[in-house]
Amino acid sequence: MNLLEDLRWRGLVAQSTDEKALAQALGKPVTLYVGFDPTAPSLHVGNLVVLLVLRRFQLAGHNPIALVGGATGLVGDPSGKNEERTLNSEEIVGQWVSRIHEQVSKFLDFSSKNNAAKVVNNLDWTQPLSAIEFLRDIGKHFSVNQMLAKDSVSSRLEGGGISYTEFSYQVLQSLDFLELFKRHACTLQLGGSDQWGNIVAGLDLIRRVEGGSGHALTVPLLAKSDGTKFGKTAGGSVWLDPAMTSPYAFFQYWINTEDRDVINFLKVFSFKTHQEIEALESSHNQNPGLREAHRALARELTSLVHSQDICDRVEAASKALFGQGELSELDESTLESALAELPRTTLTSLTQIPSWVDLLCAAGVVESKSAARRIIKEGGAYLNNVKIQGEEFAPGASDFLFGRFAVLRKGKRDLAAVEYSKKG
RNA sequence: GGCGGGUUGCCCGAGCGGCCAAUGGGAGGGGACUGUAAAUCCCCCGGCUCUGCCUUCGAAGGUUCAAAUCCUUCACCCGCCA
Repeated sequence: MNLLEDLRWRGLVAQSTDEKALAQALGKPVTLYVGFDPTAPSLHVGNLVVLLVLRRFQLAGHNPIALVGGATGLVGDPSGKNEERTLNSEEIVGQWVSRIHEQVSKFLDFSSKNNAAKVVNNLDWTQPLSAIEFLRDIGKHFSVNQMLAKDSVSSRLEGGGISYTEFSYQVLQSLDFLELFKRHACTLQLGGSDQWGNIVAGLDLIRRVEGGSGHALTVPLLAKSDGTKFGKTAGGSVWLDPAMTSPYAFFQYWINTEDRDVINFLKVFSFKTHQEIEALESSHNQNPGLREAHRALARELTSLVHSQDICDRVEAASKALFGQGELSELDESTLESALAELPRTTLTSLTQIPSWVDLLCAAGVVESKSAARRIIKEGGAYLNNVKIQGEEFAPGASDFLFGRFAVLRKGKRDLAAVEYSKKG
C-alpha cells in the first residue's frame, strides 16, 4: 500500500488536484510544505493532524518543509473565520514564531541523509518586499474577480465584512508557495481543507510566473461524532506546550475520547500499522469498557508529543488515581508521584486548614466560592474520593494522607492536589 | 460625507422605564445509570461577608424616586445613498 492509499485509509484525504498526476509524482521523492501561522504561543492538537501527515510524507521518503508564518501571522487568514481578527503586535508574533518553530521541529527528522526536514519563515522573503514591488510583481498576477470568488472571502462579504489586510492573505500564501517552488523545488502543499483556496491560488501563481506546476492536497477538518469541535475542553484548546496543557491533562484528553471516535482517531494520529489498528478495533468492539484502544491512543500521543518518560509517569498517575482501590491503600511514593502530575496547592500549616469551600477554591478545582458551594450542594465535591456534601464540613489534619496529601475532586474526573509542606 | 439599523452574560438571542442578575436555545458543569465512553433523565450555570448585598446589558456623561430600557457625546459593526 502506497502513501496515498494509506492516507486515504486513514481518512486523511479531503481534496487533491489531479489524483493520477499526484500519485505519479509521489513515485519519487517530492518536496512538500505545510504552513503554520503563529496565532497562539503553541500549536494545539488540531494542528497535529496536518503536522503528522507531513511526518508521514517524510517517513515515506519525501522532503518536508514546515513553514512558520512570521509574515502571514501578522496579517491573519480569513479562512474559516466569520469575523475580522484583531492583529497581534509584531513583538508577540515574533515570540510565537520562535516557539512554534521549535515545537514543529520535534516532529520532523533533520538529520536524515536523503530527506532532511527544513523549517522556514515566510517573513524572510516577505519582509524585504516593498509595497510597489509587491503590487507590480505579485499583485499583477491576481484577478480580484477570482479572489472574491474564494469561499473565505465571499462568505465574509455576505457576513461580517473583510478588511483589505485579510483580503490580501491569499496573495501572501501564494507567494510562499512560489518562493518555495523556486528555492526548494517544492511542488506540493498540504493543508487543512479550509486551505484549499489559498493553495490553488499558489498553484496559479506558480503557473503564471514560472510556468511550473504543482499539487495540492488537503486534509479534512477533524470532527467528533457528536458534532462538537475536536481538540477543545472546558478549559479551552488542548495545547502541545506542557506549560499550557499539562502532560497529565493531555493524556486524560485522549483517554476520555468517545468510543465511536477512538478508532478514527487512531487512524488519524497513530503511526501504528493497519493490522495493529484493526486488532485494537476488534478488542475495543469486544470489550469497550477495557479502553484498550483509548489507552493505546493516549500512550502513543503522549509519548510522541512529550516523551516516553513523561508518558509513563502520567499514565501511572492516571492509573493510581482512577484505580478501583482506596487512595489510602496507595503507598506514599506512588501517591506522591501521581499527585505531582496534578494541579496543586501547598499548605504551610495543618492547624489552620481553610474551610471546605476555600480549599476547593484554592486548589483551583472550581473558579469561585459560589461555584464551590454549588458543586458541594450538588454532590459533586470529593475529598480523597469520598463525596462530601454540606459546606460546613471542616477538613482536618487527619484528612491528609500520610499527613501530607489531600486529593480534591470535582465530578468524575477533575482532580487537584493539596500538599502540606512546612517550607511552603 | 449623508441616512437608517445594530452593539445584552461563554456563544446565539429576547427584553424597550420599576415585577431584571435579566425569557429561550446552545455550549459548559454536577448527579443518577455505566466503563474516567455515549445516549437518557433530573438539577445547576455573575460574584460575595448569601433570607441580604455588590458588579454586569459597547464607553462616558445626563434625565428620573427608579434605566439594559429615555437623552447626549464617543467608539466599533452592518446596510443604503454620495
